[in-house]
Amino acid sequence: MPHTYDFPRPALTVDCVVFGFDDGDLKVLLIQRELPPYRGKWALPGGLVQVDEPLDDAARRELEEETGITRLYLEQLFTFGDLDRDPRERVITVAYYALVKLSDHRIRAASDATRAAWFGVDDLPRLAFDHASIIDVALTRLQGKVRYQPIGFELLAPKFTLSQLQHLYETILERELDKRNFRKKILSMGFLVELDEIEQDVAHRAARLYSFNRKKYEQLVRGGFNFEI
Amino acid sequence: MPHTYDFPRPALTVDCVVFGFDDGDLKVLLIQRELPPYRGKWALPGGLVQVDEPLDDAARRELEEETGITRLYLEQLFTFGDLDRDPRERVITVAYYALVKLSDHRIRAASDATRAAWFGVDDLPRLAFDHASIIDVALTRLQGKVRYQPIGFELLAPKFTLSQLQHLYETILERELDKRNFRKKILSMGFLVELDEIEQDVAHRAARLYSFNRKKYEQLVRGGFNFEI
DNA sequence: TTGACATCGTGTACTTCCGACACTATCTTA
DNA sequence: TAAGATAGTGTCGGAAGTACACGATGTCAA
Repeated sequence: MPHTYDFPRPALTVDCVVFGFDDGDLKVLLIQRELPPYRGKWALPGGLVQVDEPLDDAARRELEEETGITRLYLEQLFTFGDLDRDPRERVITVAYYALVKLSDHRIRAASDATRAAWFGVDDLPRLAFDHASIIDVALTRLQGKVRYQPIGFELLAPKFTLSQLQHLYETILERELDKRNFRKKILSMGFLVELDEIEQDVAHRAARLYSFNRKKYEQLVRGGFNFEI
Repeated sequence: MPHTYDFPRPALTVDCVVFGFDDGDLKVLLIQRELPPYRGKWALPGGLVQVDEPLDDAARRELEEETGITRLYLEQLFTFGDLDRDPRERVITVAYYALVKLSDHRIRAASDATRAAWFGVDDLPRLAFDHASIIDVALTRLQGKVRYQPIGFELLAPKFTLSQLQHLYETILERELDKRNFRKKILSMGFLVELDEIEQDVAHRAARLYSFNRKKYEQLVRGGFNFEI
């Protein structure tokens, strides 16, 4: 059924930059395009916003359709509207980003045989559209955000060692941190719970496991504290 | 000339939150609507994005058409897309914000007799659409941003006293600052230029004037410095 | 069994930054 | 010339940040 307007309208889409952390690498979730343009190229999951659908519902829906990932915390990143970012016509895209634990979110082959896969942020293939620059913006936002919010926890399993947490921070911030100072700082914040468990199956002295006390953290955020690492 | 699509498309607009500082008050630029809906109500300047027009050009164009303000630095704020934010149909708006010196930007009666005026942020009228919450988001962003970028300078005349600068920070941050500590901190950053001039026509001891060395500041930003007040 | 290897886990001293705090100087106006 | 208004200046104590090294604990292979 056609729809007619007095003036031409740009198309409106959403795209999602989903970060995961695994094995010491920060990864991004991509799908392989089945249709032109950029057929066969890798791209961010996303698609058209329906006219009666909230923007973040659209992002969530496209993500589930294309990758099977559900129940994640999406945050709006930026709206990209360059004139030639899509060769077919004018397309504005509202980009979202999210942090997930890789282990929690096994990606699924999408219904229409679209492939989805994780790529290390330093090892991305050629991307469709302007998606490479969308990922750049998302990475910069992540680096900024990690300084005043403990978002690292979104990326780790429920139980983790302090070394894993430190390694995550080092990966995102792209610099090394001092082990003693990192522990001093992070423990003094008081939202880590020391568990009575240690890691298993490692070929060296096992480290103590910790978990994240979200309630305690949210209290601190409300009081306005500084998470600068 | 009508334009037809296979699926209905939301309308896409831009809206601008322009902050000015004057007389100790932080102000926002509003226009009075000439047409329904919300006829006669105050609203943010903004309007439809043309299909062959970049988003920020659209923001700049609407701002000039409706208020006469040109040549300002606009930054994208957030994209608002609630289903019912416009009673007529689905409208997505990309909001921008800007900081200007009130003295530099005399607003002009727009061509179609739309009225434009500055309102103190604590003294806003009833606003059309969801524009009150857009301003809320912009204020929060401004408060966050002022902590790590010396944006205050965009809001002051080229020559200013340290007291004026401090007052601006106090207004944005909504708290008082210690005079000696503020001066110590801001001068130690090294991008203020002490001028050989003092203010004129004041009924008390005249204060020294300063100006802002933008080149020096940009060097510091590139080196990654901390502007926390 | 024992030695090599890998990672864990811990404390101190120095420096820098932050925050609290009060008085004299200068100019205008009545 | 006195009263009123704002400008301009320094110190000290505490908190937080930074640099830095070694013994403890576990695995594994010879």
